[in-house]
Amino acid sequence: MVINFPAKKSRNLETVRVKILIAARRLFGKYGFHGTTTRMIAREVGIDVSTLYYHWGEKGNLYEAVVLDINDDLRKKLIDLEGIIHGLPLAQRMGIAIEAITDYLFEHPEITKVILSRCFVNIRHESSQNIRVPEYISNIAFSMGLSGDKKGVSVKHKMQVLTIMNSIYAFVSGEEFFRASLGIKRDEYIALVKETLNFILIPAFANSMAGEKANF
Amino acid sequence: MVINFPAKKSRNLETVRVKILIAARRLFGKYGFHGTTTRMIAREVGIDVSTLYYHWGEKGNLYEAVVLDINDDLRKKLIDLEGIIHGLPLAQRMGIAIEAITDYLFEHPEITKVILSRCFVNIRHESSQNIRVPEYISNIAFSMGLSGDKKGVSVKHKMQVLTIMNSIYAFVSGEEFFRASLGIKRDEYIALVKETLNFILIPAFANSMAGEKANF
DNA sequence: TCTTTCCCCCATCATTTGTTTGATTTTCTC
DNA sequence: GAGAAAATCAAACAAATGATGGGGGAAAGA
Repeated sequence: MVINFPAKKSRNLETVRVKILIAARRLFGKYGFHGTTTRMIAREVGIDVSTLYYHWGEKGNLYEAVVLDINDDLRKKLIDLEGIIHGLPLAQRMGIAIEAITDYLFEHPEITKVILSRCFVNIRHESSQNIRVPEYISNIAFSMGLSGDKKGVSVKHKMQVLTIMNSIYAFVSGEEFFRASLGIKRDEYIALVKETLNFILIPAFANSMAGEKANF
Repeated sequence: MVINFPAKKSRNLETVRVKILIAARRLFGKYGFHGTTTRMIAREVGIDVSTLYYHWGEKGNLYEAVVLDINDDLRKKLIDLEGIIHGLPLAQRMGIAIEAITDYLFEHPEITKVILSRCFVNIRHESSQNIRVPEYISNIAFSMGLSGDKKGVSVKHKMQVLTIMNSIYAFVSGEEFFRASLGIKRDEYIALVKETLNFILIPAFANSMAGEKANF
């Protein structure tokens, strides 16, 4: 729980620190927190393990940094997306959003892997797990038009967004596993994921305006 | 990779061996493979760690046993379920199945946790990961009436079943995380999960017979 | 140029972790 | 109850792992 990392240099000489962060993201995503050793990360970057500690301190520190970094990336991506789908009808908005988010996450599968392993797998010596669904869940609900109020998104709508996001996360994180099982190639798989998500997720919201209250 | 475990005693004196399996299931589910140590498991059972090795050999062996055991439980449960929903119309079948599976898994969250952590998180020294989606995915597709043929279930339908199962798994495995974020109690959460799953999953299949071909 | 700061590595340490060995106790069989 | 078999534990080991301290070199500031 030490909090002493060197000040940013603001040059591109920051590279080592960032390289560590990137390698850590990939490895924590692939093997989980306990499955990743500081030496593995250091080896991937090509530095000594003590250099890693110099830059980031405790392993848990680095892990937290990875999580924050990922949430940040995702938040930015979603803001971009919001600009694109703004104003479109709900079903169309959903379709575009699913397509865009899916593409993005398939390009950066470490993101979903870290998120899921953080949500589902506990860490020993349970630290101050700042457990919380990132605020962007509410933002998504708002962007999608499920909720008219950005702050006061109802639990019900948050759950709906979670369902959508979880479905995408699962297919991205489980790509290796599912593809090996189904025996298909990457692009086939990605196309199939989109197709399936559209088939399953869209209809529920398609007639949302009319059916919302009737459905519950 | 040693394969010498003692023969079954067929008495209820098998308890220690089984106790280990149960504790291992819980802990592997909670902390993942690398996050769980053999000593943690032994301590939970109240035995020495060497006794654990006497009964199960390598840690990876025990883990594989847990996975097999879980798949077996799930398979049995799904066979039960099939008897109940057989012959009902599709949407109704889906509704009952979701309700039943959700209830069952919320009672045994270690099941989903182990499955997800196995699908999504790699293990170092990647052993002979007999990667495969268990055959029950096809069985579910058949029971649901998505496919008329138990053996030759299409990839598309398998994907649909995976979507459903993944959604349930995610909400069960992520209960602690999501509930803490949403600030609701367990029974509220479970009810909300069912409600949301029904809202999102059912409509896609509701008019499936008519819309199947038109949708793609 | 001299000094200070920053960055990095070598060597090392204390624990933890997977696993085994050998002795001891418990249970079963006759 | 004697002897065989099975189950358990205490102790130990090697390797892996999280973490640190000191030294050396490059760069920056004086």
